[in-house]
Amino acid sequence: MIQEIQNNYGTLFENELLEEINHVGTYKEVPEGFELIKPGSYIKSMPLILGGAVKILREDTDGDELLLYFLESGDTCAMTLSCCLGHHKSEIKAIAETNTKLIMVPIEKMEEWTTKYKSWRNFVFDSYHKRLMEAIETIDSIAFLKMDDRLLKYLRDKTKVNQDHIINNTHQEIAYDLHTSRVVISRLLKKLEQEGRVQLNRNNIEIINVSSI
Amino acid sequence: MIQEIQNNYGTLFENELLEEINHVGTYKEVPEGFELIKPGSYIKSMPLILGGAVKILREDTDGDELLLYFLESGDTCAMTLSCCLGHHKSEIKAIAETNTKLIMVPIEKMEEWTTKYKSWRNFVFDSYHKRLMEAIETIDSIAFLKMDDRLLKYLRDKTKVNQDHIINNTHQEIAYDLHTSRVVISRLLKKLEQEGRVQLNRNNIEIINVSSI
DNA sequence: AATCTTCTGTAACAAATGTTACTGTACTAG
DNA sequence: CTAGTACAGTAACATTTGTTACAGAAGATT
Repeated sequence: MIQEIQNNYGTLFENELLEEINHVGTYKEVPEGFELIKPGSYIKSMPLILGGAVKILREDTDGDELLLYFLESGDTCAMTLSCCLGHHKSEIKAIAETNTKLIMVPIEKMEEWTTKYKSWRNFVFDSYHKRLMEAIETIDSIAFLKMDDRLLKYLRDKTKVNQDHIINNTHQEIAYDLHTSRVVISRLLKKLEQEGRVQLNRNNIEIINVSSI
Repeated sequence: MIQEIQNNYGTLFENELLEEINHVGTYKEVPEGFELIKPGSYIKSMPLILGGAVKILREDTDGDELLLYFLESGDTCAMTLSCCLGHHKSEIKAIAETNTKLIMVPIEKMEEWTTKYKSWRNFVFDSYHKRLMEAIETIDSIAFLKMDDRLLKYLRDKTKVNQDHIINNTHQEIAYDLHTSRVVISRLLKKLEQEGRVQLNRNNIEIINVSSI
């Protein structure tokens, strides 16, 4: 048994299911920036995240994109779930945010486990709930917050999933995630620096205090 | 057996489940504007919609609100689902968009049916998928569209769920749903009228052509 | 009819965000 | 070292959206 399965899913699933996951799943390590899911592609296996983080993005027809949310250890991708179960195409893009360890489970097992294991059913329901809540939280941000607060929230989320107070991104990359322009991000970051909340360097941002209020 | 159950869910569920729904559910008719779910409340039964339409709104702490999506016949509320299964509080508000017929099913049955009926499980998964997709579509609108296109989309959705090319709302009501100000809506509607796409009257808007492109 | 309320139209302005253009600086490759 | 490239800072401006204020029309109330 891969130790990470036990660590991340041990309290969630019964041993029998853990063994099955270990048996039928394929262990995989992907580097930061790796594209796990392309929009429009069909999905043949679903990822259970064992370590690292994955960012889920929405892309519109013009190629503009927007960060939806991050997945972390113990999470799975609800879009993948519903794509698997409903045999739809992917509507999102998934990129490894850090080096990420995951185990890929073939979709045939999904329905089987749904019937067989109550803990799996609850996991699937819970994943849907979490993702729906995160999508709604994203809606809150875009609808109710101005760009300065959205940026603060982004920096908070980013430090959390990366577990690092240094954010290694260019202003342009942040602008893509928040679907705005580089100049806007530079402007707002400069303001945050003047307020003593961040320290700006080339290719990275040192977080000092990005709490709200 | 209530005929509407058969009509709306007959192809989805086996007879045994239809009978159970008929037996344990409470039939209910609510008028337009009726508040079905308050944010922050606990939910003790889940609604299956038999006729009419329900609008689902998100409210922020200041009482500002935003339309998430509409539910129609054959739909159920995914938030209710996950609130029931996870015993969380409601995070949304549901208002009858038109006179609406629904059947309320006590939450105890939910888990039971999830184990017992494959068709019910699939219905629940499918509901989650649909709602997640609608939430993401809402994100698309807010993130990628300007207010004029969001208004067009709103008018389209509204004519669809109401099955009527007359929209009986004030500009202020539309402004609430789109989380903007009345003046902005009046301004954009006037522009649409000048383009010959709508006809503005007091308390109602006659839709002539609100297709995009 | 006179009054009051609600709804809409419009102007003038403010604020937030997006765009373009140009700078200098840091790093990279040859 | 030199040239090229990516990144960040900044100004000037355009556009979109939000705000305030007020006027007139439609409808409701007395």
